[in-house]
Amino acid sequence: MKKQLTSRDKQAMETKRKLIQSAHRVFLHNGFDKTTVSQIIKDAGVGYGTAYVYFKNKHDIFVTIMGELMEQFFDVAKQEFRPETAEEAHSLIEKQVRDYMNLAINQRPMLRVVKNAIGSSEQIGEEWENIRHEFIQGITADITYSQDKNLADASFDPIITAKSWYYMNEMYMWQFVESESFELDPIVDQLAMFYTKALYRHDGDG
Amino acid sequence: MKKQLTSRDKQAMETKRKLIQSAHRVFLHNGFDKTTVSQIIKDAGVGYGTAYVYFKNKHDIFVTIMGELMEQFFDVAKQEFRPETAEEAHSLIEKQVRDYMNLAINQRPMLRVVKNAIGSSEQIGEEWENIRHEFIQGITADITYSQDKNLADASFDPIITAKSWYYMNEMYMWQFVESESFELDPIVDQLAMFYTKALYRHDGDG
DNA sequence: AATGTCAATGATATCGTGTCAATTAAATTT
DNA sequence: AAATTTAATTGACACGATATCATTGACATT
Repeated sequence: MKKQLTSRDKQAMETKRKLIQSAHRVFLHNGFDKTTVSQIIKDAGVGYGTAYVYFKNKHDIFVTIMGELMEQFFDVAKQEFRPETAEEAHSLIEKQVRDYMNLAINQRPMLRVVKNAIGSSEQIGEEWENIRHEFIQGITADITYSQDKNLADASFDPIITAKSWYYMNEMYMWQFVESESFELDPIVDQLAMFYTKALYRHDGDG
Repeated sequence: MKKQLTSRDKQAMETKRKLIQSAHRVFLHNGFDKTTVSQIIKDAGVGYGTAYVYFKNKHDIFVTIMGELMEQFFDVAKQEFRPETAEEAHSLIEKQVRDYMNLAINQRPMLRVVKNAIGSSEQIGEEWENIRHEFIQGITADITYSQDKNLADASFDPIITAKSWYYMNEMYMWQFVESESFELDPIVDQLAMFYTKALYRHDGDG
């Protein structure tokens, strides 16, 4: 039972760290498809075979790098949602949409690589599916909560509706990632309005 | 000014036709990534270089094959929308959603290849963007029409709303393409309800 | 019949991947 | 501290795929 880090262990950790750091840099610079293992190991200053000691292949390297990004998305997905009124629900929903979009805008360069990578790799596609699943699950719970409190129309199926809502958000998110020329505020506003107008009860209506 | 098809011209057309037909078969069987030019030319019974006489590369071959599929989507996108009441709007919308999803289900094998290809190729991604654009433009016109007729809430921005609505449809479409285990009817029903409940005026409300 | 044209070809150069036997240095044992 | 074991590192290599291009030969034109 060894707990001590031998200098060999440190060396290995250091090598892996260098690879990850270089991979991050190279992926960001070249995108997923155009990045080669040779570029990464050259940047890291290690031998070609070394990359395959620590990672199964290029996809595996990228999935490792995606981890940090996923954490940030999960944080947004886990936001608490306990409104007492439809108006309160509306503002919480708007906040979550805004947070999601802002995260995407902040992480734009990496998300561009992710977009490129999702189509190219089963494994990376699955990782993204996890983010989706997390959001959809959260939204489903929120809808159920709102229906139980009689804030939302009970004729909506929570899962189907959660997916619909999440999907339109994700697609807009990709739009923000791809182009810098879209204005955030009106879109957040319209998205939240669309959703709450469909789902939530309105006293006066309008 | 030659109009006559020489036997050489016929030969060339025949060769191209064989390549397209074989490419269709091979892509369908192997997916986009796993298909190689060698497989296609072998199936077509022509020499390797011949593929590059008629097409720039593998992507170019695939784009050619996508054409037929795109036609069918454009037909659905161009459906007429002239409702006089909110109820009529609802049923027209439901019909278009159903047609879109049914087309996807009928074209499932090819759409699976398309999905795989979109991520791998700039060019193919752009082709798909054309389909999107066509639908979004049609929906935008429909929303404007409904707002002018005072059937739909005028506070919705037609373009933003059209995108939102199209995006959720497309994402569900991919879900139908990927998995055979989803039921069409409840999803079509819920999607149409979501959309019309948000956008259209309801007398009694529910 | 002679000449020109062009579809067809496959050998070739190039590039990227993943493997593995050999190397080297650290850790452990004697 | 010498010998032995262990494991991190390496780059040459085999493989597979792409795109090109000089050559070929069948067909068209004169």
